Amino acid sequence: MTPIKLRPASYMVLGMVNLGARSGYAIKKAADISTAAFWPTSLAQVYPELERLEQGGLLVRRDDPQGERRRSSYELTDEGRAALLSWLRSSRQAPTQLRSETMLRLFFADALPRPEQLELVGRLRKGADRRQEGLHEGNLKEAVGGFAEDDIRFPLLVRLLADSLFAEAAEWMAELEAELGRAEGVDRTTADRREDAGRGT
Amino acid sequence: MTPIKLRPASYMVLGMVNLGARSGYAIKKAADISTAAFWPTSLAQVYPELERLEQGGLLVRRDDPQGERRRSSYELTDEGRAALLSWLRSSRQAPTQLRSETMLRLFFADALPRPEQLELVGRLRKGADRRQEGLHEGNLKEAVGGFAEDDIRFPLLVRLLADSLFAEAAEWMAELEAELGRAEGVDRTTADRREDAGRGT
DNA sequence: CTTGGATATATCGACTCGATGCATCGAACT
DNA sequence: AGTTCGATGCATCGAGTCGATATATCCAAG
Repeated sequence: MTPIKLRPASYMVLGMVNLGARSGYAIKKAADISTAAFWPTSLAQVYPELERLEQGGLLVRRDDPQGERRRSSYELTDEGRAALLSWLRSSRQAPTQLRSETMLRLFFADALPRPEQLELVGRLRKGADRRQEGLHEGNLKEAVGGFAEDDIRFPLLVRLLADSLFAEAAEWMAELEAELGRAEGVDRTTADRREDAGRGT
Repeated sequence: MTPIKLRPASYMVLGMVNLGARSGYAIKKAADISTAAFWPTSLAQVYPELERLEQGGLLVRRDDPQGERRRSSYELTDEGRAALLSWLRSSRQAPTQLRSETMLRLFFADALPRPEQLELVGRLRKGADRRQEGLHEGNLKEAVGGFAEDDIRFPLLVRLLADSLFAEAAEWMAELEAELGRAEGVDRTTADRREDAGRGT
């Protein structure tokens, strides 16, 4: 019952337990196929967090061994549920952050000679396309157990949002590639003209 | 000249030095107004990284005090430039990662009663709009010193990409808000009809 | 002539991640 | 029946990262 500080990771654990994930392992598994794209999680976070939340009285733990293998099964307390709702209702706006080596490379692309810039953009675009394909793996319903269809509208919606963001990035890259290709063509023509200038025509 | 392992953060430093940022402070400042949105950087990274890169022979340091205040001024060696180019030319694709408490909240929004879901989406949308406005501060050219306009095409392009991603997110949220609003209306109508069913018409 | 913000470097504690270790379970294969 | 292999389940280490802060000088504004 010690009062504890709740971080976003705490709410992710509370939320997953609320969705029906009982064990630390199940939480991590559910996160990997659902929130990983916008909220990565590691086991080294989940287990200590579960302990903290139990100490804070937001979760109750009970032993739930599978045969010889011990297992802890967690459920929300009333306080836990209240904390989750309070977080959802709060108006705080933590800044969304991105970490993209792809964009970093693009940012410094001026260091390359022009023709290679085009190649780089092409490679990055292909990567963006491939990312999108890999996005639709796993099924949250199977991972966290049965609940009414109506109660998981938002996970599906958020997946659509993530999709549309990656799609936007891929599309943007494709447009850039096309534009640079055209510009290169123009440049080459200009260069040709310059070369030609000496010899007439 | 000890061979060192180069991480993405190393290339970010090399790239910034290449663009003309001489001191650690200048690198951090340039990063804050340019790469921060997709590659956040802290001073606690920059200074050790500069030392590492100098030890590896990719940078040369010289004392460049301003009056009484000491300052280190860095420049790329040939190896440094080669390493930067080699990174840009490489085909490796480090996965882009996102960390968004906003999307996490949206993901768990089913825990709220329906009317409050709509409120949450509204709050998050307003946050997305505000984020976009704050994106255009600072001027890279002033931060890293003079160079030809043609040599900084990509920083501007990447800013456009970041803009379009945030815009896409904001637009998506706005659409969702509108749709949920309509659905709420429809649900109420449906409920009314059900209530009406018993009393004929 | 003092106050405060920018320049410049450095470091601490707290937090986080990927990797790995350990152990059990169950299904599939031999 | 025995074996292998991947999934389940928990735990921890080292390496890396971040925000905050400390120190000190510079300069412009008041």
